[in-house]
Amino acid sequence: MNQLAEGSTRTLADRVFSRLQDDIVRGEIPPGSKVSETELAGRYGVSRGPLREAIRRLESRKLLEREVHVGTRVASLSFEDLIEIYYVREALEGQAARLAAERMTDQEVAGLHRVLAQHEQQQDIREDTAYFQREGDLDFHYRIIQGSHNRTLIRMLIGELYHLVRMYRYQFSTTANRPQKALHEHRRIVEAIEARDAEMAELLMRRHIGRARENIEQQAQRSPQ
Amino acid sequence: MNQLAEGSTRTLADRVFSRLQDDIVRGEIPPGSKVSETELAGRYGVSRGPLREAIRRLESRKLLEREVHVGTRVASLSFEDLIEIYYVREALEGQAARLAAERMTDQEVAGLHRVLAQHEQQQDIREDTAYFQREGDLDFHYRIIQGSHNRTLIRMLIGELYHLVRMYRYQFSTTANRPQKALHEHRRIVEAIEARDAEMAELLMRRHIGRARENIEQQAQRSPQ
DNA sequence: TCAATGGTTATTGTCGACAATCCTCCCCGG
DNA sequence: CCGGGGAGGATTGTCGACAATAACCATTGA
Repeated sequence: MNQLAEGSTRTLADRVFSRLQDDIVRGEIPPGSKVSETELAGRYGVSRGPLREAIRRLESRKLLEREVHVGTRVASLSFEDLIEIYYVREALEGQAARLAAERMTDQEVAGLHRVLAQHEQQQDIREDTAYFQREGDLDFHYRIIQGSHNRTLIRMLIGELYHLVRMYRYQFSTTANRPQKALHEHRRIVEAIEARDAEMAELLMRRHIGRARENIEQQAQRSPQ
Repeated sequence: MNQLAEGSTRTLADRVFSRLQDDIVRGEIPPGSKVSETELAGRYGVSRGPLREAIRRLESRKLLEREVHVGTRVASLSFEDLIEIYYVREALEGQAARLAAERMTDQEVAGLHRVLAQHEQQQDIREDTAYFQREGDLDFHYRIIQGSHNRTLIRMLIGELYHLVRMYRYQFSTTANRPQKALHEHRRIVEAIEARDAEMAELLMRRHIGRARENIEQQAQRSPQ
C-alpha cells in the first residue's frame, strides 16, 4: 500500500527480468557474448537466485542460450532465424488482421488512423526518419495485434516474437529501406479493416510481411554475412 | 561420469520440469488446484531451487499461473481460451502445411502416408478408438508441423500450444466426435502435400482446424459450463 | 615440436536458512 | 449477532555457502 512507487510491487526477479531483457534487446550486452551469473548478479545488485529465474525466462523466449555447466550467452540471430520468424509473423499477423477487422472497436480504428496520419507527416517533414519509422511501424503492428482481442495471439506476437525482431533490428541496424511502399501498404490495410473486410485485411497483411521478408532475403544475398 | 543412465545428463531442474509438465498435462495434478513449492519439492525429491526454475518455465508456457506472494496454481483452461488457441493453430498449422508441401522430403511424405493408413485401419477394426484416434490425430499433425522445417514454427506449436491442447483434452476428455470426417480431411491434406500444392494444403488445413473449432463451439453451446 | 594427461581454477548446479508477505482465524467492540 | 482489527501460521521471495562439472593451462613423454 505504500512502497516508493508502482513497479516496486513486482518481485525482484521480475524487475531483473525486465532490465535484462531490455539490455539484451537494445544490444547493450552484445549478441553472442557470454554472460556470467555472478557478474550479472553484481551488475543488477541482486543475488543469483532471482537472476537465474530471469535467465530461465529469457531462455524460453530465445533471447538467451544456455549450455549446461558451461554458461549462458546472448542469442545471436542468423539470417535464417529471422526469415523463419517472418514466416511465422506472416501467419500470425495475417490472422490478427483478420480478427482485427471483425472485432476492433471504432475507437481502436480511430487510433489506428491517428498512427497512420502521424506516420505520413513524419515522412514529409524529416529525412532521417529511421528511428521514428521503426517505432512507428511497430506501433502500427502492435495496434492491429491488440485489435485481434485474442490474448494467446497477442502473447505469442508481442510477448515473444517481437523481442527477437527488435533485437535483430538493433543488431544489424536494419531499417526498413522501403518506407513509402510500406506506408502505402499500411494505408490499404487500414482501409480493409475499416471496411470490416476481414478476408482482405488478412491478405494484405500477409503480403505486407511477405514483402518485408523478401526484402531481407535480398539484403542477405547482397551481403552474405 | 557414470550415473545410472542417459537422461541423467540433464540437470535436476530439467528433469523436474519434464515430470511436472507431464503430471500437469495428464491431469495428475488437477487443473485449478494450488501447488505448494515445498510440497512439490518433497514429492520430486529436490530442493526448492530447481523446482522454482521448473515452475517458472511452465509458467511461461501458461501451464501454471502464479500470483506473487500468494502461490502457484495449475492453469484451468476455459472454453474461450481453447477457442483462442484454435484460432492461432489455424494460422500456424496452415502455414506449416504450406511449407510442408514445399519442403517435405519424399521419405517424410511416405511416413505421413503410413500414419494415415494406420489411422484408417484402426477406424475399421475397432469401435472404441478414442484413445488411438487422439494420439493418431496428434501424430498426423506433428508430422506436418515437423515437415515445415521451420524451427520457430515447430517450437511454437509443439513446444508451447500443443501441451495446452493436450491438457484440455485430458481435462474434458474431449475426443473428436467426428472421426470419419476428420480422417477424410486428413486424406485430402496429404494429397495436396503430395502434389506439392502449397496453397491447397494451407487452405485445407485451415478449414480442418476451423471445423474442429466450430465443433468445440457447438459442444460448448450445448453444455454451457 | 606436438599431443596427451593431469591438476587448477572458475563457473554453474544445488541446497538449507532467513526475511517478507499474505491468508486465516480468533478476539473484541458495537 | 455482526463487522473490524490484530496476532499467528504458512507460504513465497531472497540470500549466501557448498558441491559438481567443465574449461584452461602446464607439464611430461614421444
